[in-house]
Amino acid sequence: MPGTRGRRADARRNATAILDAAVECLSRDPDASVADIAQAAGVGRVTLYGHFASREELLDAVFARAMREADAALDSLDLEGDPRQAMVLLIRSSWRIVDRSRALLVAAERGLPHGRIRELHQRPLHRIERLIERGREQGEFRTDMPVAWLSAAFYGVLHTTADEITAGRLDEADAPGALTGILLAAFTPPGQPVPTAD
Amino acid sequence: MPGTRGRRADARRNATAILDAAVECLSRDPDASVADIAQAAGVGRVTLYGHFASREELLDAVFARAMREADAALDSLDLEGDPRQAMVLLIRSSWRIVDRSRALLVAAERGLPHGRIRELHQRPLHRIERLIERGREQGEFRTDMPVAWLSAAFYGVLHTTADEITAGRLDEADAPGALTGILLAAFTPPGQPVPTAD
DNA sequence: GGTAACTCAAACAGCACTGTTCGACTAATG
DNA sequence: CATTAGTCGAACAGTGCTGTTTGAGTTACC
Repeated sequence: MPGTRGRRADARRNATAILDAAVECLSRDPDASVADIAQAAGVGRVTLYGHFASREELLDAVFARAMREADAALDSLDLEGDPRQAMVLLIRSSWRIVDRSRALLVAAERGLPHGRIRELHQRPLHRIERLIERGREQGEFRTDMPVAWLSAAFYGVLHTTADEITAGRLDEADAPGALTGILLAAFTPPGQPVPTAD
Repeated sequence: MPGTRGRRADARRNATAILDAAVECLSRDPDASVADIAQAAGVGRVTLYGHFASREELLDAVFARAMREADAALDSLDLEGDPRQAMVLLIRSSWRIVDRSRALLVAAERGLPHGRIRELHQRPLHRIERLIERGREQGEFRTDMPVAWLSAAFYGVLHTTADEITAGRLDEADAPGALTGILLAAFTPPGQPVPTAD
């Protein structure tokens, strides 16, 4: 029943209501039960199972949708200019998204095979990889370590920062500046001066 | 019964056997049951409950011991020289420890309140904070962002890197060089050149 | 060698959850 | 307005844990 094709209007409405409720519940408690989610969606548990065959399938759908939305938001960015400028742009948009859906990621990590999570991260990861490669060709980013790892580190810092904000140890307002500062420095080739904030 | 004081030799032996088995089981499966752990320790489940009142208490003991050992290992380092050199030293020792006990952290995150995990991280965190502060005073590290967040980012990158190694996407041999390169760059004050590897 | 500390298997109670089945009911659709 | 897709609550079966009890058996220790 997952296809949006030719289904009744209320069914489609319920399906998205369930996804929305799942986001809310799982963000509050990564171990939220199917019953919790169904109730929050204003729907019977049986109905939920009519839409998603298992808890795992629901989790997958929730997380996949979140990643799809995130990727779509990033897609509207123009990252073709100066690589450093582009990275600032990417950070400014990304950190908020990561921050908002951080709790969801925790839920996904508990209930989804880690390979699947990796798979769903593929597109955003690929985006930063391309940017890094372009920056390297122009001599603006360092070339002495693997691109894949640099990308991982990029998102690692983003996630860590989101955690710090959630924990109340970092002010939201300081996040973008701190992130761009540290990440631009991290990517600067050895010998070149660390860029100053402007 | 957790006190090591005046207990019978076999009791103490069993207690550590349980902790050792727990490390092994939880590293393999973060959701390993108490029964699994008892069996791996060659001990009845009842005996385990004689030593640790609940699964959570066991988890706490396991994780606390791991952190205590990690901190002790770091304690033997001389971090009083040049801050940059000291950081290289700290990274070289830390990344392996983080890499080895990464799986354990996952288990802890599922079964322990996150405040407790934070608490048990306090000492290593404090160590890097002190180092950063000292490097700042000497003008070698950047002063334009909060120390607490810089420390968090430091460990964030370490953890991310450990994940990449576990996933087989980064060669162990490349880790120390990559880590020191990126972290030294990240901490370099704006305007100063990024240090070259030597 | 006696005693107290410790261990053990088996069995039990309890819980919380997942996923299914039923039959009755309700509302979108054409 | 009839048909069919969808919904609902209640109840059930099944699972896999956690934590406890019991009573008999070992083993360290003085």
